[in-house]
Amino acid sequence: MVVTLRDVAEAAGVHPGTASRALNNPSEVNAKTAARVRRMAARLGYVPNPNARGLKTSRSNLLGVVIPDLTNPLFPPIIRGIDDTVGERGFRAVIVNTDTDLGKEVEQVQALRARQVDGLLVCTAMLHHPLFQRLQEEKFPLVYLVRTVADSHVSSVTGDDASGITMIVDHLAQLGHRHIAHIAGPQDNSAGVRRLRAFESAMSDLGLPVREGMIVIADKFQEEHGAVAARRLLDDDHQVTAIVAANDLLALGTYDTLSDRGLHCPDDVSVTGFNDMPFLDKISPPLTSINVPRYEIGAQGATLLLEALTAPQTYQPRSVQLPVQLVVRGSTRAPAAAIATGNRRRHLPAGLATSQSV
Amino acid sequence: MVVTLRDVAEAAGVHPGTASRALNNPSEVNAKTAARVRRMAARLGYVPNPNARGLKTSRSNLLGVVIPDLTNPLFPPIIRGIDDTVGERGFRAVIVNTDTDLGKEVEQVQALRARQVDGLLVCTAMLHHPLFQRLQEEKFPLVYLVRTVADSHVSSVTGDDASGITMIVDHLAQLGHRHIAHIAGPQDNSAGVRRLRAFESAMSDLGLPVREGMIVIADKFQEEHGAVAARRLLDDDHQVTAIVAANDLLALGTYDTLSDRGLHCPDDVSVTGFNDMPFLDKISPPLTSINVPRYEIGAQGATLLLEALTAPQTYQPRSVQLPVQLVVRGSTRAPAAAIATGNRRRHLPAGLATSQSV
DNA sequence: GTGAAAGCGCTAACAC
DNA sequence: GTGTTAGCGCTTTCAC
Repeated sequence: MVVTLRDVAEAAGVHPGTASRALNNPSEVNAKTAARVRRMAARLGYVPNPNARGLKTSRSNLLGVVIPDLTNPLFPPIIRGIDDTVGERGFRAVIVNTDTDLGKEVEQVQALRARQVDGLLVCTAMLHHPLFQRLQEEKFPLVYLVRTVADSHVSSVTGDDASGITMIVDHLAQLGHRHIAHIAGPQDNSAGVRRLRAFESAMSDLGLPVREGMIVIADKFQEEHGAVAARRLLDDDHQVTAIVAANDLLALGTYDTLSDRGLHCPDDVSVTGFNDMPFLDKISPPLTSINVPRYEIGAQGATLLLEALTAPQTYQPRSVQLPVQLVVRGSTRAPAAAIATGNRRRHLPAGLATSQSV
Repeated sequence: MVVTLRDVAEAAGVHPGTASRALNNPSEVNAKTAARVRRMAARLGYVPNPNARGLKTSRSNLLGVVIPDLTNPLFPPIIRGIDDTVGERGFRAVIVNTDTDLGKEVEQVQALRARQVDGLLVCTAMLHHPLFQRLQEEKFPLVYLVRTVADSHVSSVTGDDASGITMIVDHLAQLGHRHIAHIAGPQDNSAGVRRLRAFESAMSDLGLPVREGMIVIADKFQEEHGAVAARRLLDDDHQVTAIVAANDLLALGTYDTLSDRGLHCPDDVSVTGFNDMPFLDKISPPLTSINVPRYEIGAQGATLLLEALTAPQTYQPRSVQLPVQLVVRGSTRAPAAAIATGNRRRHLPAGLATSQSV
């Protein structure tokens, strides 16, 4: 039904073994025969069967991509970066969603390994992560994306969380904010931790006080949890004039809480996000955020993994932190007090800043 | 290194062939031995090797998913629907992006077939589509999602475009709009065509006039093209009070044009979208749209394809149109004229409705 | 109901 | 440089 290597070999008048070499390691074969075989292969439209090859070589030219949830807008660009990069080199990415469920993760990774994936790109890393730690120990090719693990003997590609937060804090300070709070992400992963640490450093570098209660840790990087954290923050009033959320969804949750309380962003409180999700420029108010080069993270992570696979002798694991960019939009503004001294304060009509839902 | 069927057979004291049957066709095997084999398999953590199985059966348990671009928020939920559905049955989805480039599409589909994918879920269908038409003729298992082809001898799962548009038009008419325009999508695919036809029917059913120029066809389902179309619409003024865009992105483009012209939505013009993308509730004004059950489209499409694969004798191709839902938000309101007769007209301060970028 | 044997398409020693 | 051989892990006739 389909043309096999054997057919090519017959057509070229050689043994299948030779045909295989001609196609894969032409240097081990007489140039003329090699050429003949390749010509025949082309003419017959021969396409190697990856199943058979994989069965023999226990390699599949398949890479597994482990993400929490494809519908989180953070991931599609990363995956495009991966796909475009590996596609050129004959590899294919296979995506699995774990929904941040450890059991599911084990199951999915197992399924990927059953498929003989040659390596894994992991976006679900927690600081301590038994599953992937075990894989690392087995020397299974692995690259962490977006988040990394405590151990540094493995490659990772992330955005530069620290400078991102520093840029944000500097930006707010420059606007005149002094009472800046942080809604931190969960501290079981590198992004949450790094951003929190960077916040503390940046504040201290500027000589700004961070009083007890001005840092609240959200349970998850999700809107609802941002809303909860913001409530806690506002409950013990710290004259907060700006809130640095550890990611965009937490910031959106903060919006919700603000409008519940009749407060307006940015008039009463400035808010910032992190990641620069799509459509942030269209929401109300448009969210100031940190753009992380998601496509690039995918592309570079894929490149690293391919290097690990194709040149294992020379491969050196490394942690890449890609530069990020501050994107100033309408959610940050000088604090009311500062405005009073210089500018005039404009007030939005009530309700307009509200993040409406259906 | 990894536990194989042979190991299981040994542990259970049976022949590998028997073990295979015990696992795949338990009915052909003594209940007790079957149970024993299964117990051993579980204990040893046996995972079948799909490569080997595929080599024998010339099936890969891999399904190809052809989409234009993963970063379009329309697709991730569809893919989750597919993935969750096929994952339970031992299949895996492999995604390829075509960027609506026919050359790329051919290439990618070829690569998928080289990988022995058992079937294809296609989200890039155009009314006339030589590539997939050829596959259909070859009886290659194929299901169209979101869009379908002219030929009806193949399965497809789409949202109910016609009722969606009808609901929108009815909603606007009920608000008092009479001069309703349509920014149609490209007419090379079923979604664009069906929505346009439905618009015409709905208007005519209500006895509302559709004058020349009140329907503009956008070149692509993209924001910029929506903006262009909206400009053309407004250029020859038709006293339009409402614009039905064929999808959400076209509606967002319409927002852009309106604010460029100093017009406000919904005060001056109501705008509607289609698809109900994420975050539509957060933009300003929140966009009235049609929610299409994207996860379900993926899930049902996958189910159909699996049926085609596993029960080809009884499989009947069918076109499924899933019910959609009108989601009313802030972008639709009674027209100024209508309001004047009853309500008071509120005017937003200039610039607030503007879709700001960076 | 179960064992034996063959083979899916390919690659990688190993001979020659 | 090329042919031979064996076998990756599994399924599936065919005997018994």
